[in-house]
Amino acid sequence: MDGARMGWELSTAVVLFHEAVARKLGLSAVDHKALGVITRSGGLTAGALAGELGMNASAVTALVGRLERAGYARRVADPADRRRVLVEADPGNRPDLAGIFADLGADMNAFMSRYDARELATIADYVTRTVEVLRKRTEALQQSL
Amino acid sequence: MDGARMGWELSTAVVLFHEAVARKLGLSAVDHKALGVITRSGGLTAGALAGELGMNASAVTALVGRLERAGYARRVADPADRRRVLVEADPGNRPDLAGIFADLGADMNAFMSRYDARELATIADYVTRTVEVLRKRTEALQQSL
DNA sequence: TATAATACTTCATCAGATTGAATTATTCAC
DNA sequence: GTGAATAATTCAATCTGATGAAGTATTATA
Repeated sequence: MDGARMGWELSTAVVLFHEAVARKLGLSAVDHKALGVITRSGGLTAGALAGELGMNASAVTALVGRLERAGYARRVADPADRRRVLVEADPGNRPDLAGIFADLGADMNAFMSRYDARELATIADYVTRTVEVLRKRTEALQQSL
Repeated sequence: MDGARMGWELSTAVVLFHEAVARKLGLSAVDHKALGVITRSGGLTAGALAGELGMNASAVTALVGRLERAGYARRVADPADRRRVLVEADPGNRPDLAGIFADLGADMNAFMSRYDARELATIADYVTRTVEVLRKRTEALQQSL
């Protein structure tokens, strides 16, 4: 299997998994994606979230409302600028989400534990660089709209 | 960076890239995902596609119509059973799609070419197993709805 | 051959999310 | 301090895609 095909398979598998998780959590794919962005950022303003997702402010207000009502995120007033609202992930009271990733983590560990340190370093390097490339390409696509 | 965190970053990057591509192509994320499934399968019936995507038949009719009109897929009568419609990817007349993946491929090659055979084998093994796990977990999630 | 089952499509309807304009609260610039 | 700019929200209108029932064509069964 060549590299491109491999990447394609991985991408499709990730996307389908992502959507299955969303459905299980009772979220749309967009909302789940937004939750991913929020979690990764460790908290960001509503406006920044709008920028990341490419949607306008009122759509984000609605989106954050849905996530908040479902218990996946919360709004926190920004102490530095009180016009701003910080959106943070709120994983505390959602054992279902934790459960899904515990299952996935167990499966991943089952084969990851068989790699030696050298192999793990190679994998880490590959993943890190792949993420870099994907981010760069994503940004390029967004620019060119 | 631990394995779980790495996987999480990769997943988010893939999903955001996937959506950016969709937007660039003028497709919704769902339609783009469907196109991925169609391409990966190498052609499948409308019914099978409905099964893969978890939507009903009429939704798939509409979806395939959109992809067909946009030039990304085509319907082919199944010679074995003329009730059936085979849906195939139609990449021929869509240079935009090819262009995006050419750019991505170039970036990927830039660092992939620096791995030796042993490292490439490790990476291939990792990706293959990760895809297996993701597919298994996706199916498990779909079952448990 | 008549009947039932399958595969897809069509159509009307519905639910959901997105948009844009107007509104409120806060901060910045002069 | 006043006016302009910024950040988020609310609301009405709209758009998109999904659903379910009915319809058409084809194949399987008896």
